Amino acid sequence: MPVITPRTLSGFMELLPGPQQQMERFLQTLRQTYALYGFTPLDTPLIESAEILLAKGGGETEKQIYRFQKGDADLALRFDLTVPLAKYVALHAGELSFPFRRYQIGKVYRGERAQRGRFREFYQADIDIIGDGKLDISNEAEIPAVIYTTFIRLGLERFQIRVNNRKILNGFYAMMGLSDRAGEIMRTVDKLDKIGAEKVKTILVEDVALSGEQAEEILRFIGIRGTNAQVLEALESYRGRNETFDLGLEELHTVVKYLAAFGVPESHFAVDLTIARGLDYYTGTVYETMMLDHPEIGSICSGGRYDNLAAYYTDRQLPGVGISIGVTRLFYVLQEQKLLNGGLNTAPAEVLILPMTQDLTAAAQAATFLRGCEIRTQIYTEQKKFKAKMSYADKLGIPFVAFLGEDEIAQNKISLKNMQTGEQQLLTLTEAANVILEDMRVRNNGKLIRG
RNA sequence: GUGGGUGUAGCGUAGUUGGUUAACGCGUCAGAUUGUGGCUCUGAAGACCGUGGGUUCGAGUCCCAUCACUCACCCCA
Repeated sequence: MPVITPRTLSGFMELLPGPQQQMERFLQTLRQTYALYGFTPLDTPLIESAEILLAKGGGETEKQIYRFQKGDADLALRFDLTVPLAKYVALHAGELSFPFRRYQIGKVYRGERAQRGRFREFYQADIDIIGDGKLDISNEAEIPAVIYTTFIRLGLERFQIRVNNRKILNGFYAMMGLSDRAGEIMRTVDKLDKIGAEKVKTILVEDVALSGEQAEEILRFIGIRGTNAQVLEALESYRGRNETFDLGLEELHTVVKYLAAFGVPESHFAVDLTIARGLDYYTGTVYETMMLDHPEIGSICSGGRYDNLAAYYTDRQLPGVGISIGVTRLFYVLQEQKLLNGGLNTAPAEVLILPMTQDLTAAAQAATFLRGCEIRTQIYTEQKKFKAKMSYADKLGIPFVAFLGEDEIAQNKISLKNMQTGEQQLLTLTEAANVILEDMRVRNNGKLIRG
């Protein structure tokens, strides 16, 4: 009897029923919040032609993408949701209304080595706004506002959305005559928090081949700290030396202004000149969101403004701005830190009917009635000992058990037991439904995340 | 892709300088308790010690290889 050992590939998350319920609740909160801001749901294929997904070509994407042949077709699994969106919008531009606001929650695939909080298959939850020809700057403030509301609704409090602008960075590096090495510099500078200023300087001098003075100038620039107003004020001293920089500074001013109007408190967003991350297609505002108490896990949500993404698929100018929550990473970390609210009901049903008679007609009728009342109901149909039946309800955390034996059937009632209080009453189905519904109302108000 | 670490019941672990029936907790199952779960008590099942080879009278323990997992780097959600 040789059996294949069951296993799940590393970097692929698989949950037990309880946590999966929490995950579903998580995703539901995301969908509801995204919809609240006027985004429409979208789904696109997991597999696309490799040509589409690799249009941009080169770099990490090419190395990490899952690519395979099927017959003559050269196929690949999507690496993110933004590139498929660009294709979608280019393909259907004639049928869409702009600005096109869509949300998409789906799995994406990256063939890299898995690590804590880094998966090979994971959910991203994206929102993007695509304009036709132009896209107003205010959208760049609304996007992080959606994220703010989403996290608050999940129950998360200690997080910060960091905002920067690529034009400011590109303009700054142009001033210094370092445009050609800007990407490399930004990646290095991004490690500031992690490795410290000294090491950043060393890398800039030794690996990027900058002069000590240049490195210091860069560190001085990205070291600008303070309140958002203070940072913006400090940036004023660089104004007038580069057109792109000036444009970026204007944009940043506007974004900061509107963010406040969209209800994001100053405590939850910060202008931060070190962030530049995300894919290299960003051209303006960029975002990154950190959990303040867990900086070690990195960004849980990032995005930004991109102007040319659809250019590979159409001549039409379709600039966009979007952001993506790393759902799997965020969920995994919350679970690990025990921040998920374990008190929430993760049971598959509100009530378990335990038939005591051979014939299941009365049980089936009772279940049908309760389900008609929008009460999730399960019947325990197996011929097991009473104890085993009760223990089933207990283990799954089902809040109510309904006994249905000869006595109850004769009176056209059920014995409803509240598993938490142990209290048991003989009730008609209608009365029982009301008791359960009332209990559901009380229980379902908890937030997914505590603290 | 580069460099470390670890593989012992379903899960988490112990296993002394190599020495005979591989231990413990959780979980599972059964019973105390056949229309009432959690708690407690009693008992049971469950492991060719990742795989292959080597050293040795003798290997879970040492060596080599291999696979898997994992951490860090790279990059990123």
